[in-house]
Amino acid sequence: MNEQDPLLEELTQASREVYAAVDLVEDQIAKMLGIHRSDLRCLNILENGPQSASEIGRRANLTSGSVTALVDRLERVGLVERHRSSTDRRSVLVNIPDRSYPRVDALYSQVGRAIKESFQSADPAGLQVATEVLRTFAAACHNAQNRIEESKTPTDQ
Amino acid sequence: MNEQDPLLEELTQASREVYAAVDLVEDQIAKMLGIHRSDLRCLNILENGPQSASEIGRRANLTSGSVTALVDRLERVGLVERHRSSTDRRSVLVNIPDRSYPRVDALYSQVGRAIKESFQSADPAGLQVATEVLRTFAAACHNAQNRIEESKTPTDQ
DNA sequence: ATTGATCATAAAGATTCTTGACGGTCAAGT
DNA sequence: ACTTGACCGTCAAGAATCTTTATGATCAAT
Repeated sequence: MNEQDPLLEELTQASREVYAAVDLVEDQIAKMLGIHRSDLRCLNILENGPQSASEIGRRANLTSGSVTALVDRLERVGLVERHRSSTDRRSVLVNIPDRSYPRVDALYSQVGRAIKESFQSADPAGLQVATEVLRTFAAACHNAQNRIEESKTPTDQ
Repeated sequence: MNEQDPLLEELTQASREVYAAVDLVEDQIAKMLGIHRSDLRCLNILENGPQSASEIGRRANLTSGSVTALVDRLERVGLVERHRSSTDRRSVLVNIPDRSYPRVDALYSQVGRAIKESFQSADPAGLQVATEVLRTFAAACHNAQNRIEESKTPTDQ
């Protein structure tokens, strides 16, 4: 497993650095917002549009009980709203009201600014390449996540 | 704030996707190892060599009490070792013993494999570019983290 | 109308994190 | 040598989150 292309090894090493760095930044952002890590994850999910509580749980890897408490917290600080679904009266749709977006974006913009600065020396072509690399990387993460989910040899001690 | 270069906006958008994806993968990996998220963060930190408990706390954003409990957990499952420092008898050095590395690497290798697959179509030059992009990205995250740390306008509600 | 599944919620128990207090150790100054 | 102040790691108590389990409401299918 270590007789690999050294360039690929460099790449995986770099990806490890990304994991660690992202982990810490997200932690910091959550603290800035005064919310929990899972809450921030939920907000990230809701950026793609309103979601039902059960869907949030599926995507965030949380049980239904946790989601209820989580939405309670976010609702309490006014970051999200709860609405009953019109098509399924069991379901609850959670969304980020327009007035809350500035609060969320303000934090990510801090990181966004650092990103822009780091890449500002790149020419347009370089920016497009970087964007594509990051998208490919994110897709690979999702890929790996699904694979791990399936293999499910829990703990495996 | 939205009158930006559209290419830069694309980049920040892609980075948001990376945050979300990494967050979920790390969560999954931690669950696979049967450890907590913070424990995995600690392991990531210890990959750079043995660290004192206080240093772990600083880097992981944890209080000293949390670090004690955290190292207890990791030690209990045999992933790390505690040794007293020879230069400062107050200090405790924590390290990953050689025999534990396979356990940690095995999990990241799952992700690593997905990464390699996603980028395997790239030529050598492309791989180097991707590696550099990821490293720049990680650096930008650290950068942003430090900046947020300083600005410290907590919660800011 | 009935059955079984799904949805969101609530309560109880387990686990983690923070806070504050403690004893041991170090370094600097007297 | 001794004292002072700071740092280090640990411990115990309290707050907060997550999971599990149980419950009522709603849906879809028979």
